[in-house]
Amino acid sequence: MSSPKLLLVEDDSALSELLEYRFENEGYSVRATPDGDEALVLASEDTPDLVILDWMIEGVSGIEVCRRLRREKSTAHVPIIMLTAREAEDDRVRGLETGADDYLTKPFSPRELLARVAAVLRRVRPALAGETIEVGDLRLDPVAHRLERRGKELQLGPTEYRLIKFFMEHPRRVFSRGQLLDAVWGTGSEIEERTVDVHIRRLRKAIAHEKAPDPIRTVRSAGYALEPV
Amino acid sequence: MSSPKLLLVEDDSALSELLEYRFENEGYSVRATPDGDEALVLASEDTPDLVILDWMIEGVSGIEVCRRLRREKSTAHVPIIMLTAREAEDDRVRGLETGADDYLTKPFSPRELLARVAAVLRRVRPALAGETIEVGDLRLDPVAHRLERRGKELQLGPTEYRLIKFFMEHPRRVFSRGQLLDAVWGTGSEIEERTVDVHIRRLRKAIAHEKAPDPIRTVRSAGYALEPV
DNA sequence: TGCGGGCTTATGACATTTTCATGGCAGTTT
DNA sequence: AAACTGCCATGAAAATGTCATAAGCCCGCA
Repeated sequence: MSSPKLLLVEDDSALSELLEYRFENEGYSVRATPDGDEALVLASEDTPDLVILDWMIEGVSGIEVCRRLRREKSTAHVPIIMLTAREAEDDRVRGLETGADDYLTKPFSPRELLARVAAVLRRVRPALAGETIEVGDLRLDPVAHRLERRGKELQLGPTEYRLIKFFMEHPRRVFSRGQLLDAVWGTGSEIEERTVDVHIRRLRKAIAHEKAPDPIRTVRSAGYALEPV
Repeated sequence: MSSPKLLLVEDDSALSELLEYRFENEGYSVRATPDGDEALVLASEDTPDLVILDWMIEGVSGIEVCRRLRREKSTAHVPIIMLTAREAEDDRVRGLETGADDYLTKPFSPRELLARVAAVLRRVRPALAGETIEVGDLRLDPVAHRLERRGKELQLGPTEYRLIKFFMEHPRRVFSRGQLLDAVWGTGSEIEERTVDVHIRRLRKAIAHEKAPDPIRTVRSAGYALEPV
């Protein structure tokens, strides 16, 4: 499924519930907690696609949560939108320095937050925001769950789909089999690394096109990468 | 044409009349009252599609109206747009927390409110904002509650109708069984996900047409989508 | 330059597991 | 009574994870 996973850290329960409701209505998958420590646990258990973080929360402070998220390898690149009180100019600055991607000052309308979230996701991972991505002659429409090459639709299984989607989100970059397992199969999957080879083969077969070259590059003793065209 | 039902709660009679006039001109069906208690009665008698609520009204306060609307089952999901005075930052916060969907600060132009209303309705119930929807060779008339394919009317049950309507409001898009349950059966319904399959089958059967292909696409391990033609 | 060994990847086959379509059925609602 | 709903059992189809084996690549050495 293509619903982006949000982690909402907000200790005002009324606001939290409202936002949870709104976001789920918009097709996001939301987990919420008022507690900083718990947020860190949740984030490490199942890496969210984006974190919405209230600055003033119980337990660990917002800034500390932010910092720790950045420190953990699995969450280091997860975008963070922080919510601040109007006066706390100071926090805002520190927040951005600490690595928040955007901030919103209370009070804000849910629609405003929705827009920011969509914008950040679009910037960081276009496919999550429902935008089609193109890499070389491949075009992927995440909303329709379709992949086509030179106008012709390709037929692939679920795993191959997730795999090519991941590659298309990070073109040219080489991923080890371990990284691919984490990203595509999910962290902690106990699967033979060699199995990745098999799926790469299946993917290659699925996207093979009469004259077009194979866009998947094998990097010996390192992994695989997707090359444009 | 379908006319969305608005409930306007505003005690400035000049403004109220102006808005009523404008909205009716735009094809909405409007009921207005300056009084909070009466608003609640009206809302429960005939559930509106959207409520426009002034924060500073006589009788029960705006925030209380908002809260009670949310508490009543029949009005719990009706979107609310609230109108606030410029300075009342505080109210705004509480309003959003209480469950308003959007707010507008006085003074505002009627056109601005019209735009917000249209946007909210489009988000919540696309069919309300529109006339008939066409997707491929299917044509749905939400007012008449009818679906036809290639000119021939189709006969379907209530659930199948809601299902195809939802699909037609979002053509091509893949929905997971969970999303379909939320959208068609209502959030929180405790229904077996596999039951969706059954209704998909019934829907397919109902819209089957001699030579026309099946417009419902099964996306393995993801869900279903409606494809034009 | 040519060759062979050692290591890495590609491929085809296969047993298992998932996932889906379908028909039937009993309980409700209209 | 007729229509509708939700769920289960069943069978079929698709997808998945592993192996064994073939093929390819890199490197040192003659």
